[in-house]
Amino acid sequence: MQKLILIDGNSLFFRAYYATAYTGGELMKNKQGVYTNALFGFINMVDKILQQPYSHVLVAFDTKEKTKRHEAFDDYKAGRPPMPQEMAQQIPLIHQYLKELNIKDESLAGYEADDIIGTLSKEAADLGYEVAVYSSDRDLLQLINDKVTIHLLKKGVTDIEDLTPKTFFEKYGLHHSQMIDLKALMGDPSDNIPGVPGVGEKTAVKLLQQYETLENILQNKDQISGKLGERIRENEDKAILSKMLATIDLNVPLDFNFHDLERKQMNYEGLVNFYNEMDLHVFIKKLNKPVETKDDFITKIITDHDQFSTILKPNMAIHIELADFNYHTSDIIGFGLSDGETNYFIPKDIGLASIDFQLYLSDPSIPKLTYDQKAFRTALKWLGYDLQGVTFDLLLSSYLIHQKIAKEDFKVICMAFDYEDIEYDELIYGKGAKKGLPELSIYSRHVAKKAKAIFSLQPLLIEKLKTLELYDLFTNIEMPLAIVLSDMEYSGISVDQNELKQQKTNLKNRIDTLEHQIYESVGKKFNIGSPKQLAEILFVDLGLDPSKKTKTKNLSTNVDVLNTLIDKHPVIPMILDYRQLTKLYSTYIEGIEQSIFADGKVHTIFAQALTATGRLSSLEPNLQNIPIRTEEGRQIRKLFVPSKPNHYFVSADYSQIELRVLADMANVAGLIDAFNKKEDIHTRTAKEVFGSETVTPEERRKAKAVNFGIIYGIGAWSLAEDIHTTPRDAQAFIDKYLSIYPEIKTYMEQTVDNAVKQGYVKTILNRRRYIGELESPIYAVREFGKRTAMNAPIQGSAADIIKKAMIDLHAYIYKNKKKSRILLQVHDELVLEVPESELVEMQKVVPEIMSKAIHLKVALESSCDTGKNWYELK
DNA sequence: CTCCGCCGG
DNA sequence: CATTTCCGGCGGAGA
Repeated sequence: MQKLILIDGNSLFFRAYYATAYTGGELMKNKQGVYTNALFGFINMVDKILQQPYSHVLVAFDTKEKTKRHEAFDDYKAGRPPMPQEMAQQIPLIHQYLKELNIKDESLAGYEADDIIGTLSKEAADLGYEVAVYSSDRDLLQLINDKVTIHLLKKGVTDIEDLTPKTFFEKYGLHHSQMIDLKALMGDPSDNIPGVPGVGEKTAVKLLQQYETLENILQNKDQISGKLGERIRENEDKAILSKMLATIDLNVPLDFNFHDLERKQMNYEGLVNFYNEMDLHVFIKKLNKPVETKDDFITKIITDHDQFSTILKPNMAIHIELADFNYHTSDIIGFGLSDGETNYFIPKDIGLASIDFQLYLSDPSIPKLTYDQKAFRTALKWLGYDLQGVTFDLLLSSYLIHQKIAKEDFKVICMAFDYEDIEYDELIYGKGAKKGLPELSIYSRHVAKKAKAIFSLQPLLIEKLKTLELYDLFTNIEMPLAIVLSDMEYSGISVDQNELKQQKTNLKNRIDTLEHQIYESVGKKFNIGSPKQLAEILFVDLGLDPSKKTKTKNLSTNVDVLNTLIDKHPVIPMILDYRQLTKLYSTYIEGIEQSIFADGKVHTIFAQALTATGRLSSLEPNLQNIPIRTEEGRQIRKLFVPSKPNHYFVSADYSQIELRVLADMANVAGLIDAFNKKEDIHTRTAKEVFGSETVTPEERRKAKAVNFGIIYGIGAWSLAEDIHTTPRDAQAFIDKYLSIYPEIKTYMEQTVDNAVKQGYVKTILNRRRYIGELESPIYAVREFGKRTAMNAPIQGSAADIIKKAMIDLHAYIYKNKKKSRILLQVHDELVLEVPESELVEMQKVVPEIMSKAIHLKVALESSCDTGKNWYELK
C-alpha cells in the first residue's frame, strides 16, 4: 500500500503549545530551564499519527518570508499577536526532533505549509497514493477528494475529526470543492481575510447551495435582493481577493521527489539523547529499547550463604526489589547490595535463610543506605525480619530536594542527579498485563545496579541536603518518621466484618429501591451513575434548567446543580440520595472490604514522598477520607474497631492548627491575642470585622469562611460564592479583614515576592516547595502560583508539626514500653489504639506531646476523645 | 486513559 | 483582556 502522510507542522506546533500551556499549571521545561511543553505536545501528536501504516511522510512548515498573498494584500495575516518567547524558543527543538526521527521537514520561502501540502497531495493522489493530511486548519479542507482525507485536530491531542468527501458534505451541506468559495464569502479573521462583510457561515452556505460558486454568485449579483445583495455588489473586489487568498497553491516548485519522503528508520541513539536532554523520559520508555546485556557492569550473584561473612560491611547500599507496588502483600524478588566497588544480587531465599544476613539487616549499629526504608522495613516485617540502622534513604532525600522528583521511577530520580547507569523498571519487567520476571541475568543486574546507584548518589544528596538546609529535616523528621509510619501501617486497623455485612445489605436494599423509584419517576431506565445519561434525562427529557457546565463544556449534574433544582422535580432528591448511598457502597463498603487482609485488618500505605506540601497521603485504602460530615456517611466509621479486647480508640486533634501557624509565621497580633485568650477565633474575627460585640451565627459563618479562605489565597469571586454575596461586597469584606489583621497582608505580599525572587517557599522546618508557575507567561497560571505560595508554608508547616508530634509520641511509647499504638494520621488528627490500663495516661500524654511538638508564638491546643470504635470519637 | 463526581483535612 | 480557595484518593462511565 502506498500511503502518504502530510503533517501541517505549524498548525500542530501552535496547538501543542496552547493545549499544554493551559492545562498543567506551569509550563513544562527541562532541567536547564528550556521550555518543552510545545515539543512535548508535538511529539505526542506525531507519535499518534505515525502509529498507522504508511509508506511516505512529510512535515511542512511556513517560513518568515513574505508570500504572494502578502504582495496581493498588505494586511494578510496582520493583527496577529507575536509568538510568545516561550514558544519561539521551541521551534529549533521541533526541527531537531524531526531530524532524529528521519522525517522530511520542508519549508520554502514564498510559500506556506498549506501550499506544500496541497501540491504534494495533488501529485500523490494523481499517482494513485492514498493521502492523509493532519492539521487543525480548516483551509485545508479544500484539498479533500476521493484519495485525500483531511484529519482535523479538534482539541487537545487525541480528538481528531476525519473528513472525506462524504463526511464533508454531511457536515457542511456543500461539495468539498466549494470550501474555497465558502471562505471567500465568510472571510477568516485569524488570517485577516476580509470576505464579504455581514456574510457569515449560514448565509454563505445558503448562497453556495443556490449558486454553487462565487463566480456564479457574482454573475447573478443583481438578482440577489435586499441588504445581502447590496453587500455583495459593494464588496465584489473583497470577495475575489479573499478567494485568491484562500486558494491553496497546487504548483509549488519543490526540488525533491517522492523517494525522499519514504519512511525511514529513526536515529535511535540520537533520539534517546535528545529525549534525555529535554527531560522527556516518558518517550524513552515508549521506544521499547531491547534490554542490553553487554557493558562492563558486573553483578555477582550470591548462591551460597557462606559467602555473606566476607561480603557484609557497614555503609553498604541495600536495595530490596519488590514485585508489586503494595509492599504489604508484594513478593520480594531479591536484594541488591553494593559497596561501590562490587555489586551483588542476593536471591530472596538465599538471603533470608542466612543468619549472617538477618543479623546484618537487624543490627542498628551497622549503618546502611537504602532507597525506601519504610517499604523495605515493612516488607521484611511481614516475613518476620527486621531492618535497622538505615542512615540514608534515596527516596526521602530526593523528595526533600525537590518535591517532584520522587513521584517517578527509580531511574528518573537517578537522572535528576545525572546518574545514568540504570534502566526503567518498565523495560525490565514490562507493564500492565505483560508484567513479569525476565531471566535471572537481566533482573539480577537491574537490582544490583539500583544498589550501586544508591551508594553512588548518597554523598551528593547528603551534600545537597546540607546546602539547602534540609539535612535536619531529613535526619530529625523524615527518617525517624519512616519508622513510625512503618509501625502504623504494619499494625493496621481492625474491621468489624459483621457490621460491614450488615451495612452492606442495608445499603444495597436502599439503593435497589431508590433505583426503581427513579426509573418510575422519569418514566424510563437509564444508568443513573452516568453523568452523561443523567444530563440527557434532566435537561432534555425533563426540560430542567442546566445552570452550569463542566470544564469540557458538558452540562454539569453535580450536587450544586442538583440542589438548585431540588424542588423542580421529585426525582432530584432521589438522585441526590442515590449518589450518596452508591458512594458509600462502592467507595467505602466495597472498597474497604477488598482491602481486608487475612488478619481481619486493613493496612494502608502512607505515602511519605508524594505531596507538594509535605503532607502525607493514604492509599489502598485511603483512610484519610472516611466520611464524617453527614450522619449517614459517618456510620462507616463503625466498621473500624480496636484489634484486641479491652482496648479503646483514643484520638486527638489540633484545634485550628493552620490559623495558628499563620498567626505565628505572620506574627498577627490580633490572632495571637485571641488564641492566647482562648477565644473562639471565628467569633473574634466576626466581632472585629463587623465592629460589634454581639455576633450573629451568620456573621460568624462569614468570618469563618474568610479565615479559611485567607489560608488558601482567597479571591473575591470565590468568597462571594461561598458566603452568597456579590464579588464587590466580598472584596470589601476581605479589605476590611486585612485592615484588622494588617500583618497578614504584609506577610502574604512578602511571601509572594520572595517566592517570585527565589522560586520557592519554605515551611517552619525549612521544607521547600518550588513554584515554577510564578514564571508562567499565562496570567491564570501565575495567579495560581501566587495562591500556592501563600498556602504552602501554612499547610506544610502544619504537616511538619504533626510529623514531629508523631515521632515524639512514638518515642514515648517505646521508651516507656507502652502497649498503646498509633494507628492513623489524618492531617491534624492522630488515632491510637490504647489498652484500658493505659487509657488515663494516654488521654493526658497524647494531647500534651502534640501541643509541645514545636514551639510557636501561640499555644498549640489539642482535644482528645475516647471510644469503642471510630464512630464514637469526636 | 480521561472525565466527572465526591469523600476527607 | 483574563482570573473563579489549598492538598489529596478513588470509583464508575465512556472512549
